[in-house]
Amino acid sequence: MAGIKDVARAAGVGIGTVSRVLNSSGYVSEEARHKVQAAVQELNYSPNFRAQSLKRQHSGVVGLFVPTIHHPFFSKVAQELENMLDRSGYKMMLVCSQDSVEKEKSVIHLLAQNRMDGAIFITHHQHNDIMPSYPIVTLDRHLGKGIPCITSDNYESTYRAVELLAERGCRRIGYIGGKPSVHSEVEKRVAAYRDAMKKLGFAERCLYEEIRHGEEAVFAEKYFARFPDADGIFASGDVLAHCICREAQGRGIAVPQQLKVIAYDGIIGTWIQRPSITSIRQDIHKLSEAIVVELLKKIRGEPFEEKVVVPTLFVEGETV
Amino acid sequence: MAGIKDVARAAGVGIGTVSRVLNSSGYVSEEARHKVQAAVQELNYSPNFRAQSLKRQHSGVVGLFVPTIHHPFFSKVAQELENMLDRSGYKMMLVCSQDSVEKEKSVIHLLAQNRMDGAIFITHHQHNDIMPSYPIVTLDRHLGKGIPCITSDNYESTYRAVELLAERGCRRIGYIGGKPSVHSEVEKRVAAYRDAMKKLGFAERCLYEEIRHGEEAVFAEKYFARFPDADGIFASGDVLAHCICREAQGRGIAVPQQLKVIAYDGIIGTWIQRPSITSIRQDIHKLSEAIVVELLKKIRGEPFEEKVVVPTLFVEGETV
DNA sequence: CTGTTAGCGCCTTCAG
DNA sequence: CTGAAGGCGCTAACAG
Repeated sequence: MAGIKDVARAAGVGIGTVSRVLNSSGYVSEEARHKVQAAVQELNYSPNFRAQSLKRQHSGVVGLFVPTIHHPFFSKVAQELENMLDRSGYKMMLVCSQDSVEKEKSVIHLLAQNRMDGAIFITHHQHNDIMPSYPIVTLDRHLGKGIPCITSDNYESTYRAVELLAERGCRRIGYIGGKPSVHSEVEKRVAAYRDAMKKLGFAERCLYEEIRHGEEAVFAEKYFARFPDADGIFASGDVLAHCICREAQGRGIAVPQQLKVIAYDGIIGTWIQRPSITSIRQDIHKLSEAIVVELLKKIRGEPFEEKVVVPTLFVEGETV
Repeated sequence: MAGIKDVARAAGVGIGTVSRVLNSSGYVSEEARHKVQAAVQELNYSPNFRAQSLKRQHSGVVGLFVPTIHHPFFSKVAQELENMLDRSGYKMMLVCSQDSVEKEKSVIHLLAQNRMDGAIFITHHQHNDIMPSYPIVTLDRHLGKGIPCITSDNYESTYRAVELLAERGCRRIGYIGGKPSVHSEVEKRVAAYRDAMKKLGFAERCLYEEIRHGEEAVFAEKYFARFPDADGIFASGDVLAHCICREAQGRGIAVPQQLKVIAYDGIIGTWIQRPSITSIRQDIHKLSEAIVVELLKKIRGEPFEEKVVVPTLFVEGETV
């Protein structure tokens, strides 16, 4: 494995010159430049990243912390983020915290050890030991003052979705969603539902409890057991909406004739292309863009936004 | 940010002793050990990973290269791999090559630059510049001699699936699947289909062309346009199977009465928990385990298996 | 058992 | 414009 010294020797110059050519910094004569480039080719040399990062004090790596990557929403976000980061010259380290608090907490060690230059947080737990100075940005979660939070306009979108269900004739409108165990923008969905129901003068049919990824089907069953007469449901997520539709089908409830469903997220539709579940689609492209923009500002020590709200898009499907 | 020197000074010992305590290597007196531990606590010190990895010549990072992470199969694989790697003390760098050959090729640079200790390859393109000595392992893809390939028993499973469709009364059995642009174990699925059809004496109804992720729905439409009379379909992947079912529904074809469907992969079922599509489930846990085991052997320079075949599991659903 | 020393491979002043 | 030298923070070998 060739090092910079080998290149210098082969080119008949000093290592300083080689470094200058490689980083196009400082003054180098045309002749020296060519000799160096030839030697680099010759030896098939590429600079050792470990040494570079020790010297430069940054590694060009950003950590992404998600509860699980095997999920339509998180995997879509990861996909977008990886692309954006790549374009900004960063690599992405993926950590699936799998609801393990310990693994989530490792973000602090990883940052302290300089294994990453910054981190993006999409998690479920509370963290009180995150200092505002850490280069961290979150999606939906409030980790504290000084930690930027990027989110969709949860409240407005949900409010309008509930109104829409009412306009389409629903009177027994329900809400199903997981309750975050940490202060999160997602709470605004249930708040909007409740406000809208109050405004409409309807009785709530709300199932809002902590659940784990993978338990959506059971949760949907539970919903029908508790509120068998719902004629419209707002589901806080694609998977839940999917399970609700399946469960309805199993119970012989026709969608959308007897039961209308609107989902938040609207991501699964991007696989099967013909979106079937009417949904409020989060603009994951814009969300990811904002996340990366604010994170890079934070890493560079520039002023940043504490909160960015991205509009959603209403996608007409076949369940309303 | 405290360094090892600060700790040494605070503990009143030399940096060598600190290093020995931290790495529990060599002999250290109890007294010195305690003093160092106290100083570490005091200064909230953690060793700089960049310096460690320069010195140790490895970074504890493994790259995972997938076409896209927003996909039920790949995201499930990534999930399992991240867990296994974590348990082995490795972090996972995710690269979504998005069908971009350039991004896939970057594996070689990243390896040469020592940004990763090894790589896992799940990709679509041909690569002739991969040396057998590179610490790379693939899922399904043959990259050449010396590069371990982990895969399911594609041939056997597919053969049995086609036989099953025949047993259940299908006579016009079809195959739909993307054609890999690189020599891959996935080719054995279509080979098994063809052999089984020959054995059964049935005419083929096979759509086997290169497709990109995201185009599955269009591909399914194309299938029905070409073979509208199929009464049994083997789909090489969950998303395709899903699209086939939707398309059938749109055309008023009853599943499973008029059309039976079996999918390879069987991963989507793990979200909605009640698996609805009958499928040949790949044992992603075992696949991932084998991948990590062989990769670590390769990284450590130990002897390894060139090929590992993992059995699949038949999952009875509602489409047969 | 312990402190000191010599690099790991590179970047960056600093004289020349 | 260029080469030599110092140091990023840590580990491992060495002499005590």
